[in-house]
Amino acid sequence: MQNTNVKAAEKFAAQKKKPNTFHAVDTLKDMILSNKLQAGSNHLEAELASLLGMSRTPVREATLILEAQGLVSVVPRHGVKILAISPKDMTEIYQVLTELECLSAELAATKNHADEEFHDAEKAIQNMETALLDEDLEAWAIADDKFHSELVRLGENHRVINIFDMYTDQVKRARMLTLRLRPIPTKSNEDHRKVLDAIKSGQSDIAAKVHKEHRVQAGKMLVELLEKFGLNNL
Amino acid sequence: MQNTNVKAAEKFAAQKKKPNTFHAVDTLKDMILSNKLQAGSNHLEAELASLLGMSRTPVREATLILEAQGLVSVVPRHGVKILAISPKDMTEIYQVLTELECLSAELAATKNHADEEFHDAEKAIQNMETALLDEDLEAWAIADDKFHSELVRLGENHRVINIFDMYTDQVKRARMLTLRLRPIPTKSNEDHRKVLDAIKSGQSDIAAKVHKEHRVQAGKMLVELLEKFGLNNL
DNA sequence: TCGTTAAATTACGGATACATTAATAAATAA
DNA sequence: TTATTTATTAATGTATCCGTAATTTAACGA
Repeated sequence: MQNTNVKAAEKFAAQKKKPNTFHAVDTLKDMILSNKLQAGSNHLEAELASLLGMSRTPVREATLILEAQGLVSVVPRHGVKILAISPKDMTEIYQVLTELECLSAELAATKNHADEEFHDAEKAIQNMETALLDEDLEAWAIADDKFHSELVRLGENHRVINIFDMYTDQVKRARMLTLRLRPIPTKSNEDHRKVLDAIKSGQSDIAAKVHKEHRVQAGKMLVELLEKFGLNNL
Repeated sequence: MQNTNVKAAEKFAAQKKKPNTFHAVDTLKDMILSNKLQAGSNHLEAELASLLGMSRTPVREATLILEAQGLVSVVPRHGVKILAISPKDMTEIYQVLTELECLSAELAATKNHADEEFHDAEKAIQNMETALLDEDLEAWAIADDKFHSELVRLGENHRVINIFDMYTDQVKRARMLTLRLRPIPTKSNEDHRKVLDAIKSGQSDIAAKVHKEHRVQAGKMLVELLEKFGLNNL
Protein backbone atom coordinates (compact mmCIF):
# COMPACT_ATOMS: atom_id res chain seq x y z
CA MET A 1 0.00 0.00 0.00
CA GLN A 2 2.64 2.44 1.10
CA ASN A 3 4.78 1.12 -1.64
CA THR A 4 2.16 1.85 -4.27
CA ASN A 5 1.86 5.38 -3.02
CA VAL A 6 5.56 5.88 -3.18
CA LYS A 7 5.67 4.47 -6.65
CA ALA A 8 2.78 6.61 -7.74
CA ALA A 9 4.39 9.68 -6.27
CA GLU A 10 7.66 8.91 -7.99
CA LYS A 11 5.96 8.46 -11.28
CA PHE A 12 4.04 11.64 -10.79
CA ALA A 13 7.17 13.57 -10.03
CA ALA A 14 9.07 11.98 -12.86
CA GLN A 15 6.63 12.66 -15.66
CA LYS A 16 2.95 13.38 -15.43
CA LYS A 17 2.01 11.33 -18.42
CA LYS A 18 -1.12 12.97 -19.69
CA PRO A 19 -2.81 11.24 -22.58
CA ASN A 20 -2.26 12.96 -25.88
CA THR A 21 -5.94 13.66 -26.21
CA PHE A 22 -5.93 15.91 -23.18
CA HIS A 23 -2.59 17.33 -24.00
CA ALA A 24 -4.18 18.33 -27.30
CA VAL A 25 -7.18 19.81 -25.54
CA ASP A 26 -4.96 21.92 -23.33
CA THR A 27 -2.58 23.00 -26.07
CA LEU A 28 -5.32 23.86 -28.51
CA LYS A 29 -7.20 25.76 -25.86
CA ASP A 30 -4.06 27.70 -25.07
CA MET A 31 -3.44 28.46 -28.70
CA ILE A 32 -6.99 29.60 -29.21
CA LEU A 33 -7.02 31.77 -26.13
CA SER A 34 -3.65 33.27 -26.95
CA ASN A 35 -4.77 33.92 -30.48
CA LYS A 36 -2.16 31.69 -32.08
CA LEU A 37 -5.06 30.01 -33.75
CA GLN A 38 -7.01 32.92 -35.02
CA ALA A 39 -10.71 33.10 -34.50
CA GLY A 40 -12.56 32.31 -37.66
CA SER A 41 -9.76 30.25 -39.12
CA ASN A 42 -10.28 26.67 -40.21
CA HIS A 43 -7.88 23.85 -39.61
CA LEU A 44 -7.90 20.35 -40.98
CA GLU A 45 -7.36 17.48 -38.65
CA ALA A 46 -4.14 16.52 -40.34
CA GLU A 47 -2.81 20.04 -39.98
CA LEU A 48 -3.45 20.14 -36.25
CA ALA A 49 -2.09 16.64 -35.90
CA SER A 50 1.25 17.54 -37.42
CA LEU A 51 1.23 20.81 -35.52
CA LEU A 52 0.90 18.92 -32.26
CA GLY A 53 3.13 16.09 -33.31
CA MET A 54 0.61 13.35 -32.94
CA SER A 55 -1.74 11.35 -35.08
CA ARG A 56 -5.21 12.40 -36.06
CA THR A 57 -6.92 10.14 -33.55
CA PRO A 58 -6.25 12.09 -30.37
CA VAL A 59 -6.69 15.35 -32.25
CA ARG A 60 -10.15 14.30 -33.37
CA GLU A 61 -11.04 13.42 -29.81
CA ALA A 62 -9.74 16.74 -28.60
CA THR A 63 -11.73 18.70 -31.14
CA LEU A 64 -14.90 16.92 -30.14
CA ILE A 65 -14.29 17.87 -26.54
CA LEU A 66 -13.51 21.45 -27.48
CA GLU A 67 -16.66 21.52 -29.55
CA ALA A 68 -18.66 20.38 -26.54
CA GLN A 69 -17.11 23.28 -24.68
CA GLY A 70 -18.03 25.74 -27.38
CA LEU A 71 -14.55 26.77 -28.43
CA VAL A 72 -14.59 25.31 -31.90
CA SER A 73 -17.07 24.03 -34.39
CA VAL A 74 -16.24 20.91 -36.31
CA VAL A 75 -17.39 21.19 -39.89
CA PRO A 76 -16.62 18.09 -41.93
CA ARG A 77 -14.49 18.83 -45.01
CA HIS A 78 -13.85 22.36 -43.81
CA GLY A 79 -11.86 21.58 -40.73
CA VAL A 80 -12.39 22.69 -37.19
CA LYS A 81 -13.37 26.32 -37.10
CA ILE A 82 -12.00 28.42 -34.29
CA LEU A 83 -14.95 30.30 -32.91
CA ALA A 84 -14.65 33.98 -32.24
CA ILE A 85 -15.25 35.58 -28.90
CA SER A 86 -16.99 38.75 -29.91
CA PRO A 87 -18.29 41.26 -27.38
CA LYS A 88 -21.63 39.58 -27.96
CA ASP A 89 -20.15 36.25 -26.96
CA MET A 90 -18.50 37.78 -23.94
CA THR A 91 -21.80 39.27 -22.95
CA GLU A 92 -23.44 35.90 -23.21
CA ILE A 93 -20.80 34.18 -21.15
CA TYR A 94 -20.82 36.93 -18.60
CA GLN A 95 -24.55 36.68 -18.23
CA VAL A 96 -24.34 32.97 -17.63
CA LEU A 97 -21.49 33.24 -15.16
CA THR A 98 -23.20 36.08 -13.36
CA GLU A 99 -26.31 34.05 -12.72
CA LEU A 100 -24.37 31.00 -11.71
CA GLU A 101 -22.06 32.86 -9.38
CA CYS A 102 -25.01 34.52 -7.73
CA LEU A 103 -26.65 31.16 -7.34
CA SER A 104 -23.41 29.91 -5.81
CA ALA A 105 -23.30 32.81 -3.38
CA GLU A 106 -26.88 32.11 -2.43
CA LEU A 107 -26.21 28.42 -1.96
CA ALA A 108 -22.98 28.99 -0.10
CA ALA A 109 -24.83 31.09 2.43
CA THR A 110 -27.16 28.21 3.23
CA LYS A 111 -24.46 25.63 3.77
CA ASN A 112 -23.10 26.40 7.24
CA HIS A 113 -19.55 26.08 6.13
CA ALA A 114 -16.86 25.73 8.74
CA ASP A 115 -14.80 28.88 9.15
CA GLU A 116 -11.73 27.37 7.60
CA GLU A 117 -13.64 26.81 4.41
CA PHE A 118 -13.52 30.54 3.88
CA HIS A 119 -9.81 30.74 4.27
CA ASP A 120 -8.95 30.87 0.58
CA ALA A 121 -11.63 33.42 -0.16
CA GLU A 122 -10.40 35.63 2.67
CA LYS A 123 -6.88 35.25 1.44
CA ALA A 124 -7.96 36.20 -2.07
CA ILE A 125 -9.55 39.39 -0.81
CA GLN A 126 -6.42 40.24 1.16
CA ASN A 127 -4.30 39.60 -1.89
CA MET A 128 -6.48 41.92 -3.92
CA GLU A 129 -6.03 44.62 -1.34
CA THR A 130 -2.27 44.38 -1.23
CA ALA A 131 -2.16 44.11 -5.01
CA LEU A 132 -4.05 47.38 -5.23
CA LEU A 133 -1.63 49.05 -2.87
CA ASP A 134 1.25 47.75 -4.97
CA GLU A 135 -0.61 48.69 -8.13
CA ASP A 136 0.09 45.20 -9.35
CA LEU A 137 -2.85 44.70 -11.63
CA GLU A 138 -1.87 41.24 -12.70
CA ALA A 139 -1.70 40.00 -9.14
CA TRP A 140 -5.05 41.63 -8.56
CA ALA A 141 -6.60 39.79 -11.49
CA ILE A 142 -5.28 36.47 -10.29
CA ALA A 143 -6.66 37.05 -6.81
CA ASP A 144 -9.96 38.18 -8.26
CA ASP A 145 -10.23 34.99 -10.28
CA LYS A 146 -9.46 33.02 -7.16
CA PHE A 147 -12.22 34.73 -5.25
CA HIS A 148 -14.77 33.98 -7.91
CA SER A 149 -13.75 30.36 -8.18
CA GLU A 150 -13.89 30.03 -4.40
CA LEU A 151 -17.38 31.41 -4.49
CA VAL A 152 -18.42 28.74 -6.93
CA ARG A 153 -16.69 26.05 -4.95
CA LEU A 154 -18.48 27.09 -1.77
CA GLY A 155 -21.81 26.84 -3.58
CA GLU A 156 -21.12 23.13 -3.98
CA ASN A 157 -23.24 22.65 -7.05
CA HIS A 158 -21.18 20.43 -9.31
CA ARG A 159 -22.96 21.38 -12.50
CA VAL A 160 -22.26 25.00 -11.78
CA ILE A 161 -18.65 24.16 -11.10
CA ASN A 162 -18.40 22.38 -14.44
CA ILE A 163 -19.93 25.19 -16.42
CA PHE A 164 -17.77 27.68 -14.60
CA ASP A 165 -14.63 25.74 -15.47
CA MET A 166 -15.77 25.56 -19.05
CA TYR A 167 -15.99 29.30 -19.53
CA THR A 168 -13.58 30.65 -17.03
CA ASP A 169 -10.45 30.77 -19.11
CA GLN A 170 -12.20 32.54 -21.93
CA VAL A 171 -13.25 35.25 -19.53
CA LYS A 172 -9.85 35.34 -17.94
CA ARG A 173 -8.33 36.04 -21.28
CA ALA A 174 -10.63 38.92 -22.05
CA ARG A 175 -9.96 40.30 -18.61
CA MET A 176 -6.20 40.20 -19.02
CA LEU A 177 -6.52 42.06 -22.28
CA THR A 178 -8.58 44.80 -20.75
CA LEU A 179 -6.84 44.92 -17.42
CA ARG A 180 -4.77 47.97 -18.19
CA LEU A 181 -7.53 49.79 -19.97
CA ARG A 182 -9.90 50.05 -17.08
CA PRO A 183 -10.01 52.14 -13.96
CA ILE A 184 -8.41 50.74 -10.85
CA PRO A 185 -10.88 48.33 -9.29
CA THR A 186 -11.18 49.71 -5.79
CA LYS A 187 -14.93 49.25 -5.60
CA SER A 188 -14.60 45.54 -6.32
CA ASN A 189 -12.92 44.83 -3.02
CA GLU A 190 -15.71 46.37 -1.02
CA ASP A 191 -18.19 44.27 -2.94
CA HIS A 192 -16.27 41.08 -2.35
CA ARG A 193 -16.13 41.71 1.37
CA LYS A 194 -19.83 42.33 1.50
CA VAL A 195 -20.59 39.16 -0.39
CA LEU A 196 -18.36 37.06 1.81
CA ASP A 197 -19.79 38.56 4.98
CA ALA A 198 -23.31 37.87 3.77
CA ILE A 199 -22.40 34.27 3.03
CA LYS A 200 -20.79 33.80 6.42
CA SER A 201 -23.82 35.16 8.20
CA GLY A 202 -26.18 33.06 6.15
CA GLN A 203 -27.89 35.95 4.39
CA SER A 204 -28.35 34.19 1.10
CA ASP A 205 -30.50 36.78 -0.63
CA ILE A 206 -28.15 39.60 0.24
CA ALA A 207 -25.15 37.63 -0.93
CA ALA A 208 -26.82 36.96 -4.25
CA LYS A 209 -28.03 40.51 -4.71
CA VAL A 210 -24.74 42.20 -3.89
CA HIS A 211 -22.84 39.86 -6.10
CA LYS A 212 -25.24 40.38 -8.96
CA GLU A 213 -24.78 44.13 -8.84
CA HIS A 214 -21.05 43.66 -8.75
CA ARG A 215 -21.08 41.37 -11.74
CA VAL A 216 -23.42 43.44 -13.83
CA GLN A 217 -21.17 46.40 -13.25
CA ALA A 218 -18.00 44.53 -14.14
CA GLY A 219 -19.53 42.88 -17.16
CA LYS A 220 -20.77 46.13 -18.58
CA MET A 221 -17.35 47.65 -18.31
CA LEU A 222 -15.57 44.68 -19.83
CA VAL A 223 -17.80 44.62 -22.86
CA GLU A 224 -17.58 48.37 -23.34
CA LEU A 225 -13.83 48.14 -23.34
CA LEU A 226 -13.81 45.28 -25.78
CA GLU A 227 -15.99 47.27 -28.11
CA LYS A 228 -14.14 50.53 -27.67
CA PHE A 229 -10.76 49.05 -28.35
CA GLY A 230 -11.91 46.97 -31.23
CA LEU A 231 -11.01 43.66 -29.71
CA ASN A 232 -14.08 42.35 -31.42
CA ASN A 233 -12.59 39.37 -33.12
CA LEU A 234 -10.31 38.03 -30.46
CA MET B 1 -27.67 25.85 -57.62
CA GLN B 2 -31.25 24.81 -57.61
CA ASN B 3 -30.09 21.42 -58.64
CA THR B 4 -27.78 21.13 -55.70
CA ASN B 5 -30.60 21.98 -53.38
CA VAL B 6 -32.78 19.36 -54.92
CA LYS B 7 -30.03 16.80 -54.67
CA ALA B 8 -29.36 17.73 -51.07
CA ALA B 9 -33.03 17.49 -50.25
CA GLU B 10 -33.30 14.10 -51.93
CA LYS B 11 -30.35 12.78 -50.07
CA PHE B 12 -31.66 14.13 -46.83
CA ALA B 13 -35.05 12.53 -47.34
CA ALA B 14 -33.48 9.27 -48.46
CA GLN B 15 -31.16 8.67 -45.54
CA LYS B 16 -29.71 11.08 -43.06
CA LYS B 17 -26.45 9.33 -42.69
CA LYS B 18 -25.25 10.24 -39.26
CA PRO B 19 -21.68 9.34 -38.35
CA ASN B 20 -21.40 6.42 -35.99
CA THR B 21 -19.92 8.65 -33.33
CA PHE B 22 -23.12 10.63 -33.04
CA HIS B 23 -25.27 7.61 -33.48
CA ALA B 24 -23.43 6.23 -30.48
CA VAL B 25 -23.96 9.43 -28.53
CA ASP B 26 -27.68 9.31 -29.18
CA THR B 27 -28.08 5.62 -28.53
CA LEU B 28 -26.04 5.65 -25.36
CA LYS B 29 -27.87 8.70 -24.10
CA ASP B 30 -31.16 6.95 -24.77
CA MET B 31 -30.02 3.83 -23.01
CA ILE B 32 -28.81 5.79 -20.03
CA LEU B 33 -31.95 7.85 -19.75
CA SER B 34 -34.18 4.81 -20.15
CA ASN B 35 -32.16 2.96 -17.58
CA LYS B 36 -31.03 0.21 -19.93
CA LEU B 37 -27.56 1.13 -18.84
CA GLN B 38 -27.93 1.28 -15.11
CA ALA B 39 -26.55 4.17 -13.19
CA GLY B 40 -23.40 3.21 -11.41
CA SER B 41 -22.54 0.43 -13.79
CA ASN B 42 -19.24 0.33 -15.61
CA HIS B 43 -18.77 -0.64 -19.20
CA LEU B 44 -15.60 -1.29 -21.10
CA GLU B 45 -15.14 0.30 -24.47
CA ALA B 46 -15.08 -3.05 -26.18
CA GLU B 47 -18.36 -4.02 -24.57
CA LEU B 48 -20.14 -0.90 -25.74
CA ALA B 49 -18.58 -1.26 -29.14
CA SER B 50 -19.97 -4.73 -29.67
CA LEU B 51 -23.25 -3.63 -28.15
CA LEU B 52 -23.54 -0.88 -30.74
CA GLY B 53 -22.09 -2.91 -33.55
CA MET B 54 -19.17 -0.65 -34.28
CA SER B 55 -15.50 -0.42 -33.50
CA ARG B 56 -14.04 1.14 -30.40
CA THR B 57 -13.02 4.34 -32.14
CA PRO B 58 -16.42 6.01 -32.51
CA VAL B 59 -17.44 4.65 -29.13
CA ARG B 60 -14.45 6.34 -27.52
CA GLU B 61 -15.35 9.58 -29.18
CA ALA B 62 -18.94 9.25 -28.03
CA THR B 63 -17.96 8.59 -24.44
CA LEU B 64 -15.76 11.66 -24.41
CA ILE B 65 -18.67 13.75 -25.61
CA LEU B 66 -20.98 12.21 -23.05
CA GLU B 67 -18.40 12.87 -20.39
CA ALA B 68 -18.27 16.52 -21.40
CA GLN B 69 -22.02 16.55 -20.97
CA GLY B 70 -21.81 14.99 -17.55
CA LEU B 71 -23.64 11.75 -18.24
CA VAL B 72 -20.73 9.41 -17.78
CA SER B 73 -17.30 9.41 -16.29
CA VAL B 74 -14.51 7.74 -18.18
CA VAL B 75 -12.17 5.93 -15.85
CA PRO B 76 -9.33 4.19 -17.67
CA ARG B 77 -9.20 0.43 -17.02
CA HIS B 78 -12.55 0.55 -15.27
CA GLY B 79 -14.70 1.47 -18.17
CA VAL B 80 -17.12 4.32 -18.59
CA LYS B 81 -19.18 4.71 -15.49
CA ILE B 82 -22.80 5.62 -15.93
CA LEU B 83 -23.43 8.47 -13.56
CA ALA B 84 -26.46 8.40 -11.36
CA ILE B 85 -29.08 11.09 -11.27
CA SER B 86 -29.80 11.23 -7.61
CA PRO B 87 -32.22 13.72 -6.07
CA LYS B 88 -29.11 15.70 -5.26
CA ASP B 89 -28.16 15.74 -8.92
CA MET B 90 -31.66 16.70 -9.93
CA THR B 91 -31.55 19.51 -7.44
CA GLU B 92 -28.32 20.74 -8.92
CA ILE B 93 -29.60 20.62 -12.46
CA TYR B 94 -32.83 22.24 -11.47
CA GLN B 95 -30.99 25.06 -9.76
CA VAL B 96 -28.93 25.70 -12.85
CA LEU B 97 -31.87 25.57 -15.20
CA THR B 98 -33.91 27.78 -12.92
CA GLU B 99 -31.33 30.53 -12.97
CA LEU B 100 -30.80 30.25 -16.69
CA GLU B 101 -34.49 30.23 -17.53
CA CYS B 102 -35.01 33.26 -15.37
CA LEU B 103 -32.15 34.96 -17.12
CA SER B 104 -33.76 34.02 -20.41
CA ALA B 105 -37.08 35.47 -19.34
CA GLU B 106 -35.33 38.63 -18.28
CA LEU B 107 -33.43 38.88 -21.55
CA ALA B 108 -36.44 38.01 -23.65
CA ALA B 109 -38.30 40.92 -22.11
CA THR B 110 -35.64 43.34 -23.28
CA LYS B 111 -35.55 42.14 -26.87
CA ASN B 112 -38.61 43.73 -28.43
CA HIS B 113 -39.58 40.55 -30.15
CA ALA B 114 -42.10 40.71 -32.96
CA ASP B 115 -45.48 39.32 -31.95
CA GLU B 116 -45.17 36.26 -34.12
CA GLU B 117 -42.08 35.25 -32.17
CA PHE B 118 -44.36 34.44 -29.28
CA HIS B 119 -46.58 32.20 -31.32
CA ASP B 120 -45.09 28.91 -30.19
CA ALA B 121 -45.06 29.94 -26.56
CA GLU B 122 -48.71 30.98 -26.76
CA LYS B 123 -49.55 27.74 -28.45
CA ALA B 124 -47.74 25.81 -25.76
CA ILE B 125 -49.79 27.51 -23.06
CA GLN B 126 -53.00 26.76 -24.94
CA ASN B 127 -51.96 23.15 -25.31
CA MET B 128 -51.33 22.92 -21.63
CA GLU B 129 -54.79 24.27 -20.92
CA THR B 130 -56.57 21.85 -23.19
CA ALA B 131 -54.38 19.03 -21.92
CA LEU B 132 -55.51 19.82 -18.40
CA LEU B 133 -59.15 19.76 -19.45
CA ASP B 134 -58.58 16.42 -21.12
CA GLU B 135 -56.57 15.27 -18.15
CA ASP B 136 -53.89 14.23 -20.58
CA LEU B 137 -50.83 14.57 -18.42
CA GLU B 138 -48.41 13.44 -21.05
CA ALA B 139 -49.59 16.07 -23.50
CA TRP B 140 -49.32 18.58 -20.71
CA ALA B 141 -45.73 17.63 -20.01
CA ILE B 142 -44.80 17.94 -23.66
CA ALA B 143 -46.39 21.37 -23.91
CA ASP B 144 -44.72 22.42 -20.69
CA ASP B 145 -41.34 21.41 -22.05
CA LYS B 146 -42.09 23.36 -25.18
CA PHE B 147 -42.90 26.46 -23.20
CA HIS B 148 -39.67 26.29 -21.29
CA SER B 149 -37.60 25.76 -24.38
CA GLU B 150 -39.35 28.64 -26.10
CA LEU B 151 -38.49 30.80 -23.14
CA VAL B 152 -34.85 29.95 -23.52
CA ARG B 153 -34.98 30.49 -27.26
CA LEU B 154 -36.51 33.93 -26.80
CA GLY B 155 -33.70 34.88 -24.44
CA GLU B 156 -31.32 34.46 -27.37
CA ASN B 157 -28.27 33.66 -25.33
CA HIS B 158 -26.56 30.83 -27.16
CA ARG B 159 -24.57 29.59 -24.19
CA VAL B 160 -27.76 29.31 -22.21
CA ILE B 161 -29.37 27.46 -25.08
CA ASN B 162 -26.47 25.01 -25.15
CA ILE B 163 -26.53 24.33 -21.45
CA PHE B 164 -30.28 23.96 -21.55
CA ASP B 165 -30.05 21.40 -24.34
CA MET B 166 -27.41 19.56 -22.39
CA TYR B 167 -29.57 19.01 -19.33
CA THR B 168 -33.05 19.07 -20.71
CA ASP B 169 -33.55 15.41 -21.45
CA GLN B 170 -32.34 14.39 -18.05
CA VAL B 171 -34.96 16.61 -16.47
CA LYS B 172 -37.59 15.47 -18.92
CA ARG B 173 -36.99 11.93 -17.88
CA ALA B 174 -37.36 12.65 -14.20
CA ARG B 175 -40.49 14.61 -14.94
CA MET B 176 -42.10 11.79 -16.90
CA LEU B 177 -41.42 9.43 -14.05
CA THR B 178 -43.05 11.69 -11.52
CA LEU B 179 -45.83 12.97 -13.73
CA ARG B 180 -48.52 10.75 -12.31
CA LEU B 181 -47.40 11.10 -8.75
CA ARG B 182 -47.95 14.80 -8.44
CA PRO B 183 -51.02 16.97 -8.10
CA ILE B 184 -52.54 18.32 -11.27
CA PRO B 185 -50.54 21.34 -12.31
CA THR B 186 -53.21 23.98 -12.56
CA LYS B 187 -51.14 26.68 -10.93
CA SER B 188 -48.42 26.27 -13.55
CA ASN B 189 -50.57 27.64 -16.32
CA GLU B 190 -51.28 30.84 -14.49
CA ASP B 191 -47.59 31.29 -13.90
CA HIS B 192 -46.73 30.73 -17.51
CA ARG B 193 -49.24 33.32 -18.64
CA LYS B 194 -47.87 35.82 -16.21
CA VAL B 195 -44.33 35.24 -17.37
CA LEU B 196 -45.24 35.56 -21.01
CA ASP B 197 -47.24 38.72 -20.42
CA ALA B 198 -44.37 40.25 -18.52
CA ILE B 199 -42.00 39.44 -21.35
CA LYS B 200 -44.31 40.89 -23.95
CA SER B 201 -44.68 44.10 -22.03
CA GLY B 202 -40.97 44.36 -21.45
CA GLN B 203 -41.11 43.97 -17.68
CA SER B 204 -37.91 42.03 -17.39
CA ASP B 205 -37.63 41.96 -13.62
CA ILE B 206 -41.19 40.75 -13.17
CA ALA B 207 -40.73 38.06 -15.78
CA ALA B 208 -37.64 36.81 -14.01
CA LYS B 209 -39.17 36.95 -10.57
CA VAL B 210 -42.40 35.18 -11.45
CA HIS B 211 -40.58 32.50 -13.31
CA LYS B 212 -38.18 31.96 -10.46
CA GLU B 213 -41.00 31.40 -8.01
CA HIS B 214 -42.61 29.01 -10.43
CA ARG B 215 -39.43 27.03 -10.87
CA VAL B 216 -38.50 26.89 -7.22
CA GLN B 217 -41.94 25.52 -6.50
CA ALA B 218 -41.80 22.92 -9.27
CA GLY B 219 -38.28 21.89 -8.42
CA LYS B 220 -39.07 21.37 -4.77
CA MET B 221 -41.96 19.13 -5.64
CA LEU B 222 -40.01 17.11 -8.17
CA VAL B 223 -37.20 16.38 -5.76
CA GLU B 224 -39.59 15.52 -2.95
CA LEU B 225 -41.31 13.02 -5.16
CA LEU B 226 -38.05 11.50 -6.27
CA GLU B 227 -37.04 11.06 -2.67
CA LYS B 228 -40.40 9.84 -1.46
CA PHE B 229 -40.76 7.19 -4.12
CA GLY B 230 -37.22 6.03 -3.86
CA LEU B 231 -36.27 6.86 -7.41
CA ASN B 232 -32.93 7.79 -6.02
CA ASN B 233 -30.76 5.83 -8.29
CA LEU B 234 -32.49 6.34 -11.61
C1' DT C 1 -2.12 -17.79 6.27
C1' DC C 2 -0.77 -13.52 4.72
C1' DG C 3 1.92 -10.33 2.33
C1' DT C 4 5.14 -9.68 -1.50
C1' DT C 5 6.85 -10.31 -5.94
C1' DA C 6 6.62 -12.07 -10.59
C1' DA C 7 4.02 -13.49 -14.66
C1' DA C 8 0.07 -13.22 -17.46
C1' DT C 9 -3.73 -10.99 -19.04
C1' DT C 10 -6.28 -7.32 -20.63
C1' DA C 11 -7.80 -2.67 -21.59
C1' DC C 12 -6.37 1.43 -23.22
C1' DG C 13 -3.98 5.08 -26.00
C1' DG C 14 -2.68 5.93 -30.23
C1' DA C 15 -0.83 5.10 -35.12
C1' DT C 16 -1.98 3.45 -39.38
C1' DA C 17 -4.58 1.90 -43.20
C1' DC C 18 -8.46 2.07 -45.89
C1' DA C 19 -13.19 2.87 -47.53
C1' DT C 20 -16.43 6.52 -48.09
C1' DT C 21 -17.90 10.76 -49.56
C1' DA C 22 -17.54 15.58 -50.25
C1' DA C 23 -15.11 19.14 -52.77
C1' DT C 24 -12.63 20.33 -56.77
C1' DA C 25 -11.13 20.11 -61.39
C1' DA C 26 -11.77 18.58 -65.96
C1' DA C 27 -14.48 17.41 -69.77
C1' DT C 28 -18.37 17.44 -72.46
C1' DA C 29 -22.61 19.13 -74.35
C1' DA C 30 -25.86 22.80 -75.10
C1' DT D 1 -19.54 30.71 -72.85
C1' DT D 2 -22.29 28.35 -69.44
C1' DA D 3 -24.26 24.49 -67.44
C1' DT D 4 -23.97 19.64 -66.45
C1' DT D 5 -21.75 15.50 -65.95
C1' DT D 6 -17.68 12.89 -64.99
C1' DA D 7 -13.14 12.18 -63.08
C1' DT D 8 -9.88 13.38 -59.68
C1' DT D 9 -8.42 14.65 -55.37
C1' DA D 10 -8.50 14.96 -50.66
C1' DA D 11 -10.44 14.84 -45.95
C1' DT D 12 -13.10 12.40 -43.08
C1' DG D 13 -15.04 8.28 -40.56
C1' DT D 14 -13.90 4.03 -38.93
C1' DA D 15 -11.67 -0.56 -38.39
C1' DT D 16 -7.58 -2.74 -37.16
C1' DC D 17 -3.24 -3.37 -35.17
C1' DC D 18 0.21 -2.86 -31.68
C1' DG D 19 3.02 -1.13 -27.71
C1' DT D 20 2.36 0.17 -23.05
C1' DA D 21 0.70 0.19 -18.65
C1' DA D 22 -2.51 -1.35 -15.33
C1' DT D 23 -4.95 -5.13 -13.27
C1' DT D 24 -5.38 -9.65 -12.13
C1' DT D 25 -3.61 -14.08 -11.21
C1' DA D 26 -0.11 -17.12 -9.82
C1' DA D 27 3.95 -18.21 -7.38
C1' DC D 28 6.68 -17.78 -3.64
C1' DG D 29 8.63 -16.96 0.84
C1' DA D 30 7.95 -15.40 5.56
